Order: sequence, then structure tokens, then C-alpha cells
Amino acid sequence: MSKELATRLDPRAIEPARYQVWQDRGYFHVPASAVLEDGREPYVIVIPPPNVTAALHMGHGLNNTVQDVLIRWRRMQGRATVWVPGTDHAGIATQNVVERRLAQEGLSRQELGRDQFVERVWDFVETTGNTILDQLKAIGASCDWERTRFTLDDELARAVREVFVSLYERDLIYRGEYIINWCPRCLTALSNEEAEGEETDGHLWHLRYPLNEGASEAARSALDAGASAVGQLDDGRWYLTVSTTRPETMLGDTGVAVYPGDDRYKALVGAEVELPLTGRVIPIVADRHVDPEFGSGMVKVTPAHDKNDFEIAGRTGLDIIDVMTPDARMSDLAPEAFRGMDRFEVRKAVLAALERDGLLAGEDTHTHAVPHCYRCETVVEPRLSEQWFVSMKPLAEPALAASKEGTINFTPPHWKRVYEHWMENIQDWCISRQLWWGHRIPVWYCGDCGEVIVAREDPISCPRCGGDSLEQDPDVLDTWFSSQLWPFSVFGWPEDTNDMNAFYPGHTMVTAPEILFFWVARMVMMGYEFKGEAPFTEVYLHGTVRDISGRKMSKSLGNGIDPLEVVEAFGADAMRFTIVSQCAVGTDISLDHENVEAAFANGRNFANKIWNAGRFALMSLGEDPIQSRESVEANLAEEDRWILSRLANATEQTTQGLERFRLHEVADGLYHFFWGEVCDWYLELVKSRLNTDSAVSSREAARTTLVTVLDGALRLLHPIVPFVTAELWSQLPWPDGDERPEDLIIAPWPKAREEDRSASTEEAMGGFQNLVTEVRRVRKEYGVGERKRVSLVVNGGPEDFLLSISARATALEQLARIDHIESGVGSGVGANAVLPNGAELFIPLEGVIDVERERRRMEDEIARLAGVLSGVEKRLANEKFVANAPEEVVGTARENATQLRDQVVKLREKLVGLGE
RNA sequence: GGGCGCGUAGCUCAGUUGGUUAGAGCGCUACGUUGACAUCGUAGAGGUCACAGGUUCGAAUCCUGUCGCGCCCA
Repeated sequence: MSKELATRLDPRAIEPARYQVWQDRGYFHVPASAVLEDGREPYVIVIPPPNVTAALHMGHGLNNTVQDVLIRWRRMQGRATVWVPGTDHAGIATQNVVERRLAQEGLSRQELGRDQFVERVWDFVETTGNTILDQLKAIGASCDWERTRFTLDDELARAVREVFVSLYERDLIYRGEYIINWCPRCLTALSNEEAEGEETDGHLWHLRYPLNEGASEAARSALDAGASAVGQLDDGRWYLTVSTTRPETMLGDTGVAVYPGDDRYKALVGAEVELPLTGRVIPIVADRHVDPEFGSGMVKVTPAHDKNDFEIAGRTGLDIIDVMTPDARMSDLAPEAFRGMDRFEVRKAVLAALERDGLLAGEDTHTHAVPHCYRCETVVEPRLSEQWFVSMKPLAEPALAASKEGTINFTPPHWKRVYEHWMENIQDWCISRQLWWGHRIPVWYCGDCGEVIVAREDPISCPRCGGDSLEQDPDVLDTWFSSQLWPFSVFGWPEDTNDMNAFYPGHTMVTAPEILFFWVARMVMMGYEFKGEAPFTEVYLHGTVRDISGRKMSKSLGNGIDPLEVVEAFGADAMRFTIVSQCAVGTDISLDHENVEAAFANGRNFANKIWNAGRFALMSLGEDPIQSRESVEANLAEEDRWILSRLANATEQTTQGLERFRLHEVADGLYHFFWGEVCDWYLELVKSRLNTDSAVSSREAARTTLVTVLDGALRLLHPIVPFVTAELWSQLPWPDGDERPEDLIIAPWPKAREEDRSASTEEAMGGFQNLVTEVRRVRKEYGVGERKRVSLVVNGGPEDFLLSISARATALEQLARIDHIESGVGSGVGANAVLPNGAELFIPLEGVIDVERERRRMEDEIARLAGVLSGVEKRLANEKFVANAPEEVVGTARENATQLRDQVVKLREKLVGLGE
């Protein structure tokens, strides 16, 4: 049994093998029957599916570590625990990757053709698509791999089609021509969420549009009415001024608008403007959208290239002229001089031409948000286009109510308001994408009669005219359209499957705030629309992984850390603990990518500490049977009862922390319990008792307690550091008569034993710890050599204090190098101290101590304590404090005052005694 | 423009409804390999809790303002 363990934890030697055992024994998989037949309570998490093309990065490391901690904890609690893994087809991202690979072969997708291209993508996905899931295994993720899903799987495609058709039948999906966000590089429409605004220092240019000759009278009266935008050119023509951040769009202007109630421009409404560079004449209209307070109160209207302008055109009947091509060049509808030019070149050309004609009134610097494609960062162009949309308002209603009523909870809580704000201001969702990779829109157009067919099954002929010249809509759906179904599509919906009945709805959604709208909000909407309830009730939004200077880790910045390299170098446990211990609610995780070793030192050191504590215990426990707790109960030493009391505390704290997603506190608490209490004190105290030559009853009590404490601690630590804990636990000897679970991963989660808690034992141990620390401090202060023994003279303190420390003579010898303890005040040259519990200490150090130095040291200590004391006394002297503060607080203050006063008095007496 | 958040030790950050002498990790200093662990042990240095007011018996914590920084939505 007591096989030799290496002095250092070697993660590579234990982790992969341990993971394999877990997988082989099927611990990660729970069948639906566990819930439906055995009546076990389920606990379900669906993974935020990473992109098939992605390689594991630290963000995945964080996200999946958190999920695994929760999953392992709930599994130990006995829940029927399912964590569904899988990947997302990631339309734009994946198509981009494959197109880039094609480009290296000198090919384009257009040259290849749609069918062949899609085949190429499948080839790519099939060879590399599972990489990221395999990588998750290296970090210990206990996903149910038998349920692995891909958003393009046939069953999930059926869910997508069912949802599309159902929503269409309920008039919640429609097709229409509107201004959408267009990426001129990806050549596809984007949703509002996919067009990310980026603060940019740009310009606001002021352009002069000459008025038609017939408008002179109106211009003059507008000027009289205070219209700042109206003026006269050198040649006598009247003009008005409009401002824009995108001058190139003026080529597509079809009107100028003012606010209907704006007296300054009243006379000009209905007048006409000669649009420069185009030869077109456009009208001045009134529309309520115009803000009379902003700029000149007069705006140019470009209906084909601006969302608001498109709406103005709809209300006022202005023409719509699209002057751009899909790749953001000037189209044939633009003046000849500009055709074919890129949008940013045109900007310069238009400004130069206006300048030349004396029509540029000037420019201001202007900071504004410019939308960029979230996949390729190209500046997004608002573009008029026919697309498919989801009508969101009706869907948002129950999803909003779920948050307001508290059916869905957010951690940290402030995301609740962000979510609700988005729901309250929701806009329709553009779901069609001009891509080839994704779920094809299930719509067919009849070439004969023009019928639009929206169908669950591919139609063979037109249901209206019977013709067979059907053509399917070429577009695919937004990737998030399928992701939003993930919580139920993974279980086989729309089929009425056992999995559906057992595991929907799920419980916890763990993800990053960035995709709160993209994904979380939409999953909730779909859950209500198609299943009548929310897909989960807890949303835990963790932070972002950043580098040492606070920048988000990213491939393009080159500041990332590869989790697999961390696992390789330090082990999955080290990575997990480091991450979790930084995982305070609402805060980001920062890791030094330039010093990875330092970044993960904490986790690595702790895993090694656990290993060595276990190693020591296994070696010391030997092979003799372990007595039951009951049989050694009467023989438990104070330190045994103390560590059992601390274990009860740690157990309660850990469980409560996990329930509240306070993972940082859980990790921190366990770290200090295990290292600072189990290792630093308990192991040191039982060392001598574990020797074969110590009294049998004491030895057996120590052995049983040690096993109990290690068992409890390893269970509590297991969700965070699964490998090292399982490895040690599997070798832990077991008390007679107790049933041993098959593996730590399914060992029942501990409950705090209330009967083990003892405030008096903790207080008594505290006195002992103070004693040891005080002696060590004195030894260091005077440079007493590590090996040199000292004597200790003790006077006073709590009843039995001397007795209890004398009983621990061996431990004191080891912990503080004290080889002799006696009662009394002591005499001669030595060091003096008074413990908080009132015990006076004297350590004879003839020949080592300079009396003057000892006097100064004591004076400093007296001054320090007296300072604290006067603070406490001041408060107690304040009647309002005594009257208003809670009894407990006042009581504590009184106790402190008494204790401090006692310490100060005794130290002063000792100082006087030192005098002669 | 609207909303949210942050500013605590050299660095990265905790600090749950206000309540002893504000904590941790990393880093730093000194000493130390005694049979678990040098990925260690022991002891230590280091903070006017951004600033200015206010509320309170009591403020890192609540309120107001200022400065600096970040994020989201228009």
C-alpha cells in the first residue's frame, strides 16, 4: 500500500491516465433513465460551443474550468449530472478560414463552386473539428462525450428548420428590403450585434448645396428667420449647409430634411437643391426625425446608405438610389467620374471636387462610433438589401419577464439590468447571411408562379402551380440562429425524446458577458417560444482573460497563453487552481503571458503541496488498519478536535461559496485551510504521534483523524483540482467498517458535521499557536540558531495552559525548539512576552541578549499594544458607541480592552523587573 | 448623449448587507536542507484604501463632487 511517491508532483504521470479511467468507467455519462426511472434530480449544463475552427485558448480554459467545477461538485452531490459538449459551425469564421486555405492554392470559392466549396469545408471540419474538444480533455473537463453535438448535425438541422418554419407560420419571420449592416469584405449581411461600434477620431465635414434658382426668395426669408445653414456663394447663388461624417454618400443623396416645426426653414420646405457633382435636383422635405438642435438643423438624406435616412424616405417619398456595389465601390448609379472607386478613395475625391467648386464649408474633428465587422474588423457599410428578419418584440416579452420576476438570475447581478435594457429596446434580427457555410434557409421560390415556399421538408414541386422549377434561397442563417436552440436541440428536439424529458430545462449557463445578447438572451427567448420555459435559471457571467497590461488575450496581439502548454508544463490542476483562485465575481482574470511560470506558480505550488501532504500521510499511516471514528472518539487529542472543527467550517464555507458562484472565495478558503491549517499545524502536531513508538491510543486517534481530514479535504478540493486529489484519495487507507466509494469523482459531497465544531477548542489551539509564533519571533529577533534549543518559563494564562502545552512537549520541541518548560516568572537575562491570553513568557537567553535591546523591544511592544488599547478605550468611552453599536460589537471591544490592558500591565511590570 | 463599472501593498487583485489592529498570491529582505514538500519552512519589510466634502457612535465599504481609467448601448 505505502508505495513510494515522488517528492514532486508529476502531473503528466497521473493526469492523462486518471482521465482515461474516469472516461472508461463512464462517470461522465448519465442516461435519461437516471432521471425518468430512478427519479434522480438532474443537473444540466450545455457548453457554450466553441467554434469548430478554434484552438483552445485561455478564455476556453476559464469558461470550461468553471463549468467543470460546478459539474463535479453537483455530481458528487448525487445529482444526475450532464454536461453536454459540442462545437459550433461558426459560419463566417469557418468560411473565412477555408477561403484563406484555398487562396494559398490560388483558388477562390467562386471558382470552386458552392457544392465543392461546402465539401471542402466539411473535409476541413471533419479532420480538425474535434481538436478543441480533445483539448478540453487535457484540462480535465468531465463532459458527457457520448452526447457530443455539432450545430450542423442532422438532428440539430431539423430543429433549425422546425424553428424557422414555425416562426414564419406565426408571422415572426419575414422577408423585406431594409438597411442592414453589410460587411464589404465578407460580402454578407450582419446583425446589429455583429457590427461592433468602435470609437474613432473622425471628421464632420460641412458641405454646401446650392439652391435652385427659384428658391432665392425662400432662402432670403430663411436667413431672416435665423437659418445659420443658409448663405450666398460668390456667384450670388444661395446655398445651404449640411454636415456629414461620410461625404462619399452625398452621391446618393435624394433630399435634404429639416424638422417640421423649425421656423427657420419653414419657407424652404418644398424648395429644391442642385446636388453637387451629380447634376441631380433634390427636394427639401420636413421630417420629425431631424433634430433641430443638432448642427445646422438641416441634414442630407441618403436613403440607400443610412438607416434613419431610409426611414425618412419611407415617410416623405424620397427616391432611393444605391450608389455602391457589394464590395463598397461606387456603382453605375454614381456619377461616371467616381465609378469603381473604393468608398474611402471616393471620400477624398468628393471632398477635393467640392473644394474645387467652393462648396466645402470646412471640417471639424469628430469622435464617433464606427461599426466594424466582428469577424474581420472591416468597416461595416449600412446597405439597402432584401433579407430575412425575426420579429423580436413578441419573443422578448416572456424573456424579459423571466428576468424581472427572478425566474432567471444573473451572477454578477448587475447584468440583470443590462439584459433587461436590451430586451426593452430590442430590434428585429437580420438572420440571412450571404454565405455558403451554414444552415440553408428553408425557402424555395417557384420560377413559374413566383410562389414563396417555406417548408419543413424539401419540396419537389410548387404547391400552388405544380411547377417544378423551384429554387432554394441561396442564403444561410446567422450562426446564432442555430446556437440559440442549443439547450434543447442537443437533446433531440423537436422529437419527444427521453433526453428532452430528462434534461430540459437545464440549470446553469456559464459564459462571457460578450455574448449575453448574441446568445444568452436569444436562448431564453427560444426556450419560452418553443418549450414554454427558460432553458436555464442561473446565468453565471465570468470575466475576461487579460494579459499583464490589461489587454484582452488574442491571437492577433500575440499576447495569449496556450492552456495546453500550461498543462504540459505545470499540470491541469495548476492551471485550474490558478484560474479559479482569481475568479472573483465580476472581475477579470489577468495572467502574465511573458512570465507564464510566475503566472501559474500559485496553482502549481499548491498542487504540489497537496501532493506532498498526501505523500507524507500515506507514508506515515502505514498499512495497519484504520480505526473507525467512533472507536477513537474518546482518545481524540485537542489538535484532532481542532482540525475536525476547522474541517466542518471549511466544508460549510465551500458549499456555500459554490452555491453562490464565489469560486475565488472557495479556492482561497480551501487553500488556507489546507496549507495554513492542515499542513502548517495539524501535520506538524501529529508527526510525533504517528510514530510507532508513541502510545497506541494516541496514535490510532491521530491516524483516524488524519484519514478523516484528508478524505474531507480531498473531496472539497476535487472539483477544482481533480487529478491530484483523485490520485491521492485512491491510495488513502480507509477506516474499518466504512464503505468506500469507487472513486473520488463520485464520492458523496461532504456535509459539515455540526458536532465537530468547537469554539473552545479553536480558542485553546489559538493560544498554543500564539505561543509557538511568539517563541519563533523572539528566536529570530535575537538570531538564535535554528538548531539551538531554548527553555521556556510560563506564568499565568488560562487555566490548564501550562498543562496543555506541557502535554505537547514533543511538538514544541519540533515547532519552536523548546526543550524545557517550567512554571514561574523566570529570572536572569532573557526575552519577555505576554500572549493575548495573558500567559507571561520568559525565555532565558544568557549571553545572547543585550539587556538594552530587550528593553527597547519591550518598550516598542508596549507602545504598540497601548496604541491599540487607547483606540478601543476611546470607543468604549463614547456613550453613543456603547448605546448604539450592537451588543456583540461592544462586547468584543470590552474583551479586547481587558485583554490588551492585561498584556500592557504585565509587560510594564516585566520591564520594571528588567531595570536592575 | 445614455447606462454600467473600476481606482486598496512593488505587481495582480480579494475585502458578502458599515463594526477588533485592512488581507491573499506573486515579488522583496533575513535565516534555514531537522525524514512530506526548496514547487519548501520560519520570521520580516511594505498600504494617508485616488482626492475633497458629507452621513454615522463608527466609513475601504453609504451619499455628493473632482480627477484618472475601462466597458456597453445610441
